[in-house]
Amino acid sequence: MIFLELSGKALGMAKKYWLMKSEPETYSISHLQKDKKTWWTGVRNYQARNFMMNDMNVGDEILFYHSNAEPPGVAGLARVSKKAEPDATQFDKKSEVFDPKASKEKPIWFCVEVEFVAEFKNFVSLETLKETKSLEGMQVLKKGQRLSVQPATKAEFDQVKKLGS
DNA sequence: GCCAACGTTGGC
DNA sequence: GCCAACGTTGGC
Repeated sequence: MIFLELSGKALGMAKKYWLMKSEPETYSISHLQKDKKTWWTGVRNYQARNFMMNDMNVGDEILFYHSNAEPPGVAGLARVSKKAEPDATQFDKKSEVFDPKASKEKPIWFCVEVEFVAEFKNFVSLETLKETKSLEGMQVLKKGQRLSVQPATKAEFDQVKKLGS
């Protein structure tokens, strides 16, 4: 078992980088700091789900983005702490994101668990992201980009981290 | 499989 | 609150 895990790493499951959006009124970086970790439930978009389900591994690093906020921007850092599992809210009739088409036998929605890493000393606003030349390729800056889970490059992650620290 | 209608996202 | 952009739904 240990050998298999090690070989998984040796086979190059390279760490990946992500940007995840949350509306701070619903769940902010402060909430995550308080909770230490949380299951990223409620995503009901297949592309975003697929990133979580297929591509995210424990240890991947996350830019925690506040959307629909004043101002919008990256508020801090998080990390994937558990691989994707079925999103429990899809089975919960009382949940706003309940999905009648999902069953425990055939779940539709998956989410990863993320853990708090840091709140930025300097909030990196969307405006700042736009003004930073080396970040011009960032997905979140593209017009009409609504995906709540987006891949980022290591260079983008490092740059935003530097701006925020 | 097309596409119009509708709902949602999210910056402004 | 507006509205552009996008995803989903459902009639055909």
